[in-house]
Amino acid sequence: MSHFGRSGPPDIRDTFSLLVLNISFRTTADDLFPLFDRYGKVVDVFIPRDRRTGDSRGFAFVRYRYADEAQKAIDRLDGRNVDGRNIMVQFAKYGPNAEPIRKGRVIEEVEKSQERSRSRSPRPRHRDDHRDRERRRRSRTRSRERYGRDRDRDYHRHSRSRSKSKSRSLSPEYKDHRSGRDDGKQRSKSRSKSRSKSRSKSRSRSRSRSRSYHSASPIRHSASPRKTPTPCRSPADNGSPEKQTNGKGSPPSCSVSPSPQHAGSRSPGSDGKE
DNA sequence: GTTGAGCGTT
Repeated sequence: MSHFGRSGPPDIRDTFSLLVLNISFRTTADDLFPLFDRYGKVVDVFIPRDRRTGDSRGFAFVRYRYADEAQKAIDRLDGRNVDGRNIMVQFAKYGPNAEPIRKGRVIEEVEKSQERSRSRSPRPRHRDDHRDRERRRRSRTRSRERYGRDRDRDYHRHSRSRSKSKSRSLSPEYKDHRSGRDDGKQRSKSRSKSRSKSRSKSRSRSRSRSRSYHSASPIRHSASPRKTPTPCRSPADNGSPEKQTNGKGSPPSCSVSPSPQHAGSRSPGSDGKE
């Protein structure tokens, strides 16, 4: 999907892609196009979006017809404040059209622009990585999608072992994911049609993280303190465990079997109405 | 309504 509504990239024969980082999540291709088009012939503007939420991922690709124009755009727009954030423009490296850059002399300008960009925006390399962890986890759990950005590296490392485990670990994940998302969609539709999109998104993300955290932590599975008292409870007690827990009072009473005692000791006639 | 390192689409 590109800015021009065509399917896929228009023509990557001799285009030069620029990577535009640090754009606002609200910034769209229509916002970037006039900006970049002033400095040259923009072939396409593409903003990668999250497949689930459909939201912008915070960066964009701008394709120029000529490298010198692209370089000019870098020089002009790098560090420019767009939509409240100063964007960073540099040549794309891992794109489908990164080849003309490697072939041509533009590689020098790439390094130059990167150096300039680095010195101009000395952002710390602190990766706090709540997102990084999420990304790693997502890449692993949703490895069936070709969305993994580590596919170049990971595929060569252990693509086989991963493909085997993915089928098994994917089934419950996928099922839970679908039901969770569907639930969010229904709920947001019930409340309001248009505005709760982001809310359902964040909720979905939160849910997906917690559920994965649950399934992705086998250590907690056995070491969990709350896991110990739970096996005593029956799934039916979830409705009102306080009545029985408070009444009987003792969790150790789980050792005995409540079922036969329930029907045997008690009077079947008088207790039945309770 | 939120997030903020990075490299891409039917």
